[in-house]
Amino acid sequence: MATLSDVARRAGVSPATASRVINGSSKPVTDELRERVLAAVAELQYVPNAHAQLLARSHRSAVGVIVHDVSDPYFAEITRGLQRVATDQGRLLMICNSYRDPDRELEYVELLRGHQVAALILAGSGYHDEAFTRQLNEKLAAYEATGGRVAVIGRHEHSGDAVMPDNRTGGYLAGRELCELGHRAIGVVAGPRILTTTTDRLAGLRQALGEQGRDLPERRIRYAEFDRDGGAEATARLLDADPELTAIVALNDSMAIGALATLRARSLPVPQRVSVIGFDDMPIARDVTPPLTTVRLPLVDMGVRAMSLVLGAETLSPRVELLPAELIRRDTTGPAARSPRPAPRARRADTAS
Amino acid sequence: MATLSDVARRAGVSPATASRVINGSSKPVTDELRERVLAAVAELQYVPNAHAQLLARSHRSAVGVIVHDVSDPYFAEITRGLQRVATDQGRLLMICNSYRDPDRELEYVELLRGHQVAALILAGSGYHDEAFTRQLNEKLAAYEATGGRVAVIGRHEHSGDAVMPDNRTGGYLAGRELCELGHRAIGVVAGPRILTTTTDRLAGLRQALGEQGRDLPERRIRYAEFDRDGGAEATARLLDADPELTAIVALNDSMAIGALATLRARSLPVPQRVSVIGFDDMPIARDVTPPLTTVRLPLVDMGVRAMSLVLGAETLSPRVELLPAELIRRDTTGPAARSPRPAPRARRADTAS
DNA sequence: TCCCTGCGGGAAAGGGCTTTCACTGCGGTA
DNA sequence: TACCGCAGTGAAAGCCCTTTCCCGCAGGGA
Repeated sequence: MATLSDVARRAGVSPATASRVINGSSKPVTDELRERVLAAVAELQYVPNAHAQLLARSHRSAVGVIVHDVSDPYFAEITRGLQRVATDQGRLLMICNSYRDPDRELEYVELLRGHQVAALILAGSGYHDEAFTRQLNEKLAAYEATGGRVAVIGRHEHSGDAVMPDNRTGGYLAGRELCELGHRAIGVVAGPRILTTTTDRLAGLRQALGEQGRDLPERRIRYAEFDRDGGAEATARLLDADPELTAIVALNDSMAIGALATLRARSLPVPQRVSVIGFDDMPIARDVTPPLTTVRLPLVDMGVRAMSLVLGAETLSPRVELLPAELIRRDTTGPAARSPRPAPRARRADTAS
Repeated sequence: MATLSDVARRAGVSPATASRVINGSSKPVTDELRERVLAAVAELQYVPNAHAQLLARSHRSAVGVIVHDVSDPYFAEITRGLQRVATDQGRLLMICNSYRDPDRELEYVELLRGHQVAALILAGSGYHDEAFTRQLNEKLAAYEATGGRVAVIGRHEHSGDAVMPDNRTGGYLAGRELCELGHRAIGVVAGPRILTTTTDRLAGLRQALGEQGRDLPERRIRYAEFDRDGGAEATARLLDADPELTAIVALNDSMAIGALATLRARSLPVPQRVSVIGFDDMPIARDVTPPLTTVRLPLVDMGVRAMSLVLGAETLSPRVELLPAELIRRDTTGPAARSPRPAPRARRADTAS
């Protein structure tokens, strides 16, 4: 690889001058030298060594991002928001996938710190895991102590800046909607129980049912991976245990799509026999059949705000922005098929008639 | 940020010794010193400056990847394959989105070269653009001249190692299937015509029709963005121009989903009235309704192979791996509603009866 | 004419790390 | 006893840039 000295030598100037030309320094350089340098750069196909540059200027510019998985639409949307602001400010993003592995998250914090990022953004649910949370906070604190900025999206652990989708209210909206449609036998297809996102959404759901004087028994909840296959499998288990279910809440849209697949496989019409409601409103939600009723989160906006927090002026007190959830009614929800209000024996009578 | 010298000072050793302990060098260090160093590292929360390290060891390790858009499932799958091999070998991946902007692709080649990546992988269709192709090849050649390895996925331009999905045969399979089902009026929802992927797939389709003694007139093709909305819009234009269409080939699955949306909006039942066939077989294809008939490409495998090529031993002659396309029959295709073989007037008689 | 100013350019000092090389003791061989 | 070799450590030379500092020189004011 050609180096700056190579360029300088070829152009017959000092490395200092070559550097000034290449970086458009404010120091003036005569046109003649400038051209000689530029010519040398072109001939040698010179590209500055980024590491040497970053070492020489102690200018931290890049921003580190840790998400669970960029190819998951939830994070793809958030990342789009992050990217937008970063690009506007000429910042490079380093994106890392933790695949929901806490240890990998810890490793990536170190890695990004080592890469001298100006800021760090952690997106995605936190974990119910004391030890991990403490460790993570220590690392983040150490990073912040050296002037790094940190913001989290959708997780509580961190004591600094945060962008929080209102998961609880989202869960509440889903629950209330189903209650108003007359559903009693509601099953929940949930993500891993170790994730705070799962428990937050469940809490909202519980609250909605509670207001109707009902509870959400554990047997009506199945925990699985937060993806399509997890949703399909959890729905199957739910249905096996309780075939009378008239509604299913999936704690994210991927799982909802899995639920829809299982229902289709079992020939249970949606929404006539079973209603389904998702969470997140990812783009594909409009395109499944029937189009998915879901709780919308302003994903792109979450990314925009987190990046703005982290690149904006530092404030004394940490800022927490709570972004609202919104129910999007589409076609996977409808009135409960038949009210299971009458006690089970009554229903048996029904069936007999 | 604490530096290595800080650690060394605190541990009462030289930076050299500290470095040896931290990197597990082969040079032996007494246990006592080792422990002192480790303790200092922990106390100072020391993380090595990655740029300084990369500068000091001339060891190139990271691999650069340029894709059109990681959040597009097509590239998400390929990336998964790339990632798998890279992780196995302890390599870091730097992933850049070009968003199908040739200039940005050029820039990223430079950027990644500047970051001293050991290899470069370009995934995604090439462009019908002589000037760009030449420029890109120059840059890649310059990079290879300094010991860099390059592989491309799904593009012809580059003269070196390549992994090529068999787009042409894929198009052929789609065309033949539709012919065998008796379709005559076939419309094509195509990606941007500047992309070689678009023209390759079209060429295969043409060949299949050609074998039936038919051609594919331009008026039966609509070019649009390679995404859901592009597909929806192109389908609408196609249908407006030619309401008699009995089949639509979408040149990727995202566009097919858009096509399905438009057909649903117009109450044209799939596949009874119109058959639809997609391309790529991305995961969501099974979950739309009806499940999408499509041409499968081994996306993950493409990633695996490209990364293996680039990290494996260098060979004299460039290797090109052609990966097969396969037709996956699902439920969006069926026999043509009524054979348009009889001339239009005959059909009008039909309708009258 | 002399001095000061300011412009254009180069020398050199880092930036944080790895690694070679040289040095000090030590046990072991002739 | 004299010497060789080696384990364990530190000094210092890079890696490739950026940027400060300084120098020479030409032009303008006194």
